[in-house]
Amino acid sequence: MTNRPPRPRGRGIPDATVARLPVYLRALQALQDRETPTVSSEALAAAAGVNSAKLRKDLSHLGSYGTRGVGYEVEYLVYQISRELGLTQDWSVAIAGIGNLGRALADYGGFGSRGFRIAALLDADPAVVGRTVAAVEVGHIDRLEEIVRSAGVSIGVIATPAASAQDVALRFVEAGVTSILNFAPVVLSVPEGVDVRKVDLSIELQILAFHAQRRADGDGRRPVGGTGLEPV
Amino acid sequence: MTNRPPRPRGRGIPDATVARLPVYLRALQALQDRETPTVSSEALAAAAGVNSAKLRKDLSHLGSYGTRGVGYEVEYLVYQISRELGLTQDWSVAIAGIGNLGRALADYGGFGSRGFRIAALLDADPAVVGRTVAAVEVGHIDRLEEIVRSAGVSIGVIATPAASAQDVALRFVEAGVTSILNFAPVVLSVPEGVDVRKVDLSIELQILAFHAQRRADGDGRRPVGGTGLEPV
DNA sequence: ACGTGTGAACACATTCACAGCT
DNA sequence: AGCTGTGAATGTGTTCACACGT
Repeated sequence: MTNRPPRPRGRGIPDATVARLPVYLRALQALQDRETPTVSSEALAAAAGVNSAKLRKDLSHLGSYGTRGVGYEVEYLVYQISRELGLTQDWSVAIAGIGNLGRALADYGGFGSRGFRIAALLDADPAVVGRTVAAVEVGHIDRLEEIVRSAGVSIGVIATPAASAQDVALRFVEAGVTSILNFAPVVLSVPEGVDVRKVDLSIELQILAFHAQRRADGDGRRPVGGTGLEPV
Repeated sequence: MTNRPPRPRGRGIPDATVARLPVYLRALQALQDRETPTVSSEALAAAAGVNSAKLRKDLSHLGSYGTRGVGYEVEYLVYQISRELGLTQDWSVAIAGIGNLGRALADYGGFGSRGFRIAALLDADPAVVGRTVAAVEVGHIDRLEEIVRSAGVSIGVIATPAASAQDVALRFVEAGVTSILNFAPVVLSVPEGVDVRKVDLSIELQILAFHAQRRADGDGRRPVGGTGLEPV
């Protein structure tokens, strides 16, 4: 009773597919750089680390963009996936919290090969405000609403300490932001209609620890030798 | 044909559940700090941002740790989840790539409230090697195997540029690491039996962009006003 | 009376296997 | 002959709703 109602999946692309499209896109762009004109589902799937049936099913949700007996035209598929993901338009991003993490995000130029523009950086620390990071001047977080509005920000990234994250989230929403990427280790509460994604280092480590423990104990299985290299 | 065979789920905890246990754990630790002795599935679920049926089903996979009519004893549940996740033992972590991101990870002391220890930091840049970050001296990546082995590292974190990530991954594996957390935007190939998890900023942004675009165009739905605050 | 634990129903995702197009 | 696109089968995850223990 605490989360969003089951969205009626009206002719939409499955979430699991959406989550993989960026991976396919990146693999395709690598092929593009090597001037490969076409690619089979088998080859593209290998590059993306999935199996080919899944890849074909995923792509089939976008339309019928392959040619039987041949494969997919790389350039065309790049365009179709980009369009589907909304990367043919530009998205303005604001990052709140310019510590090491915020700086890493700001400097990470390869924002999925364009589509995203850093429009604002925000911090509360007077020692950081006024500095220039990745060619953008850091503004004071007190002016968040004003800065976010005037820069037309549509995606807010939260890289602040946990204690400030909820507050910053609500202020982003207040300023009209409806997409939030949260790196702070807290569960954010936001109004309906706001999309929040979470990235959490310590959760990932804990999941790894669980599997590592599994491998080590219990059923007597030891890490198997491994015959070759397999994408994961 | 390119990925791991379907693991026979022999009396194991579902992956989806494992991924949520750390969230429950964090919520429980917050309750512990406030000295709350017991909690209902309803209340804990709200704090974790899931619904209560899911929470109960998740916890039921660990055992029968609640009391009907009452709820769960916070302390006891913290212990059980910690044990299940393997956090009652210590895990040594090595971080390769001490740029802004690597530094952010190293400085992020709150590694899920203990359980993880930074045992080694590695970089290729002579300007960084020898420096001390988070009380650990940065070693040269050329000595990875040696350092990783002698420090007994069991989890490797890759925060290098994309170009070096695959190489570093194989050297981690070579040195006996079987759990890898990858922040570089590449699909890693590793031998069977090695567990890789990926965290990818630009993929998250692209997923947000997809949903933002959905909201904006097509079916005419505009971002709804939102009646109240709902965890996400 | 209350809240957990769970079977049954449902929803979503993956994989198989092959018909159909080039 | 080769490879896509997709129904059907299977596997996984979520939600419902209520029996059961305290």
